[in-house]
Amino acid sequence: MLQDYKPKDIEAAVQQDWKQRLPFRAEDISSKPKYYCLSMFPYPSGKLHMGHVRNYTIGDVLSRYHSMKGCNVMQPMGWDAFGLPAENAAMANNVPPAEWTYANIEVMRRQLESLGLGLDWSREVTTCKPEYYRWEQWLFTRLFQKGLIYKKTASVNWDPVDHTVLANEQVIDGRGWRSGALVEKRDIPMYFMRISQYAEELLDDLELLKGWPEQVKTMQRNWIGKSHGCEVHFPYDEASVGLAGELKVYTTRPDTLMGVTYVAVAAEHPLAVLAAASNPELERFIAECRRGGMAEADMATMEKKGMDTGLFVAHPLNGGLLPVWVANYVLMGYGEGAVMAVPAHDERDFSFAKKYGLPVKQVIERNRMDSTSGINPFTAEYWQEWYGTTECHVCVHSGKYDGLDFQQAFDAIAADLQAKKLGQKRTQFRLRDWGISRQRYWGCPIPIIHCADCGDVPVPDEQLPVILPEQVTITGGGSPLAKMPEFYEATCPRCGNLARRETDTMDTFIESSWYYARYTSPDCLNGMVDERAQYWLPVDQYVGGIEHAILHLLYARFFNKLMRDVGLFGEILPASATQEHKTKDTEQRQKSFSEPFTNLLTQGMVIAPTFYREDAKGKKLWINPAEVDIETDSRGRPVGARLRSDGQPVVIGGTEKMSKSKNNGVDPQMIIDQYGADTARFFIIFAAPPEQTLEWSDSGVEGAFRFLRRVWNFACSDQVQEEMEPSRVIIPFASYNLEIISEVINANLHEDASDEQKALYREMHVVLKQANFDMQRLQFNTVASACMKILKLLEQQMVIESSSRGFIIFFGFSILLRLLAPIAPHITQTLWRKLGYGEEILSAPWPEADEAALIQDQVELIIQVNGKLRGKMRVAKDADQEMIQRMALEYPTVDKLLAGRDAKKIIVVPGRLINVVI
RNA sequence: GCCGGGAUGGCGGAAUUGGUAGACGCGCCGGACUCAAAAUCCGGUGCUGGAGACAGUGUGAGGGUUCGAGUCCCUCUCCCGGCACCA
Repeated sequence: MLQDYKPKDIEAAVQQDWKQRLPFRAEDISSKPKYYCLSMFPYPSGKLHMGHVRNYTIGDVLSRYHSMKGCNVMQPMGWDAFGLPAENAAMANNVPPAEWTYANIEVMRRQLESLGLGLDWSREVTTCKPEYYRWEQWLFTRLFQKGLIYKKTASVNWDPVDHTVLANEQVIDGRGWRSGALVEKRDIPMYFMRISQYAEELLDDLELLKGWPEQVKTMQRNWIGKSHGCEVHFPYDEASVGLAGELKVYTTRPDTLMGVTYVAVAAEHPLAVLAAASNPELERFIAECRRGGMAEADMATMEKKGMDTGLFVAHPLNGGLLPVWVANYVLMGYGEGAVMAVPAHDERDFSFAKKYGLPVKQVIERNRMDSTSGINPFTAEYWQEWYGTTECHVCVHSGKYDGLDFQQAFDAIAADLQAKKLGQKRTQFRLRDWGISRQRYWGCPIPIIHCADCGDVPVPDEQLPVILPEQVTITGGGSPLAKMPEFYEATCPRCGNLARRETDTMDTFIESSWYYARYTSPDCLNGMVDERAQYWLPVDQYVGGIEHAILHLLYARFFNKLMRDVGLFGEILPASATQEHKTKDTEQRQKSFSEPFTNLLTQGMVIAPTFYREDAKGKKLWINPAEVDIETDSRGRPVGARLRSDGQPVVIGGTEKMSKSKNNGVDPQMIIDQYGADTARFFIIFAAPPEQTLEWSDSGVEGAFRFLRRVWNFACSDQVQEEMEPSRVIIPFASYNLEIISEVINANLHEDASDEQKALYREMHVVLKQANFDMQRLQFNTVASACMKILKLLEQQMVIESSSRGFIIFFGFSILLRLLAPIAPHITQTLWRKLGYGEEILSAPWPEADEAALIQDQVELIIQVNGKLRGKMRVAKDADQEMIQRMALEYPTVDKLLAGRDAKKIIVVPGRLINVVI
């Protein structure tokens, strides 16, 4: 009797069963190979969004697939619970951040459970709990003692009205998001991690990451930005500066040193400050440079401005005087806070020089090897690409360096600088040390006590954790910790005098930099991790959004190395250890614990259109796409949009990643409620390959549901039930022995099956083989369509009468269920049991294509004339080339096109095509 | 601005190494079932011309390499992500 497909009922039942039997508990000891599959943990913002559904479904597909492949799988989940949104919510709703966060976690955990993810909840971590963050405080003190954390001043965005530090995100068009006040840069003391000390290793070890996408490695390489250049010292002109000294710059183009016409310094540079003391106009300009935010994107796009300081420095090689300018695009925190300017060969310097009438001096010319030389000779009128190249050029107007190419000039000038003690070659990284202090409340307290006598003293182990008080009121005017004597009053651990506890918290990137390790030993009370980390690490498969390609992934790689170097993964010799001290074991350990993530899948963003209206003040009010009707032209292109509730137009914004701030998120709960988790999972997998950006549209969700219902109806139909009945007895399915099953089926097919039936059976294995290939290359959308194809093939088998049909359906449907199981686990588990294949589909073996069924004796060849398709023919698989050529030439269409002429050339691609060139 | 990616029917996408462009699904059109509708099932569906066989054309734009290009090379346009305090 046909039963309706009721996802709600079957999903609840299956999830209840999992809750009791806990099939997703990972074993810390196992004879099976381990497979640690990790999806990036969510920030508990309130509800799951489509990006989460996509991320976690992909991770779950991989986990279940590997379970069926016989692995001991661990798939944990937790909460990246510290962060800015909790403070914003606290202000908006008058709830303490902790309360808001824990409430969100409860909601989101339930949502994750309803998705049917195979998670090991016994390993759950919540980063805002002291039992988690105490270990990053512990690591902080170790790194502080090793000198890997140090203090220096750095600029932040300061809101002069709210008296608070703003995140870059909170600065909109140079103004504070709440106060609307013009933001200023302000220098404050902060702690920094010496990631630059690991720059070389972070760069080199990218080579070890064979399982990472090339694009991510490229981005990291460029971010680290190793460059070879020269340090150049320009002696102060004592007449104008009034004191002796040197202006230091770094350049990657020492070959153009003879073309320097001025130097530019940052507003905070000592020379700028010196000059401003006696120049009010310059002082005003420097103050202007201090306005605005810190974001690099704004720096790079803003108008370049500068002002002459009236000071001079001397050229290190010819002694000529060069004016010193203050420029808003030179930043004190980057490099030396000063640059040498070569307007003729640097595009930015060129436009700056044109703007302020500074001289442009050409010092390189294209040489004769350059095929484009002779065209576009140098002129200071407008910029041309070749001015900036390092290839195919020679020095000119450079005295003794004339005629040298890039490398020769580089070496010669570096040598001369060195001889004069005014510079030398230097390798530099773009990567800057990581400022980790945040003037915020909702984060991990920095475990430092400031003592008037002893300085900055790390909190001793026995006083850890420094607990963040959870009952607070957030006002938006600075951290509440700084107003809580019960928090900041402390005694110095060294001298016992009254001292002040640090009230800054850590960057929330810290929590996400080591959580993958904590999952291995979530309940460890006496350390960050214990020996279980050595079993589970590194993570075999990491899955997360491409937006984390640089920062999060780089910080996590860095932390892994820090943890390795404080001995958390057992005794590991440093990379510098001499060969005789290295045994195979230590070398292996060095390698396996240097990188945290063996394979990385960077999931594409789920994006959606944005809609907004502006209020009287010009502030944008974002409207959810679900509340908007889009008007399209006859070709389906959007021409306008209206808010459904009032029928009035709204502005169509960009298509961006789903976010709370732009209110363009689509709530997956609606789909789960209406169609079930299996449909939601199947659809998001089917919609696009994992790595591709997914522009959300819910048309098609219903198609996913229809397919699952067809699977259900097929299995439950009387005809199929009857057909499968005898096979259950005859085929020794419980043994899952492919050879036996395939032998039984192939023998039956030989006996009485029609060609059509054989073709359908063969086709099923062709589809399965492709699906397995796609599974390995993580292209799950085509695995989903393979499931659809196999169902169709089985449906077609059902209309063919034969004695083999029962076997084919019984075996074929088991293939379909197993292939579909990682994507739609509830329906497949239910049917697996219902049809008597076994208890647990997760422990069934992964289906492999039957090679014997794939063999065919004829192949179809494509016939082309001049590369254009003109026909097809079937030939024996082992037909020889000559015969194929003859057949092609006799083919009517080809014969007609030849019109009696001879073919110029015939190309035969065996098994594929034949191309006749006329 | 810099770094990384993307663009294929009305829509989401497929095409493993250069070898049949558009698999699979959505939508749409036609048919079956039904008093009717929904649901379901069957068939069709890139565009242009043609009753049709078929022909031409077609993978963001322009150029190139090749017997053959969605795929490789060059130039450009638009879109997306990141840019160090959103996570």
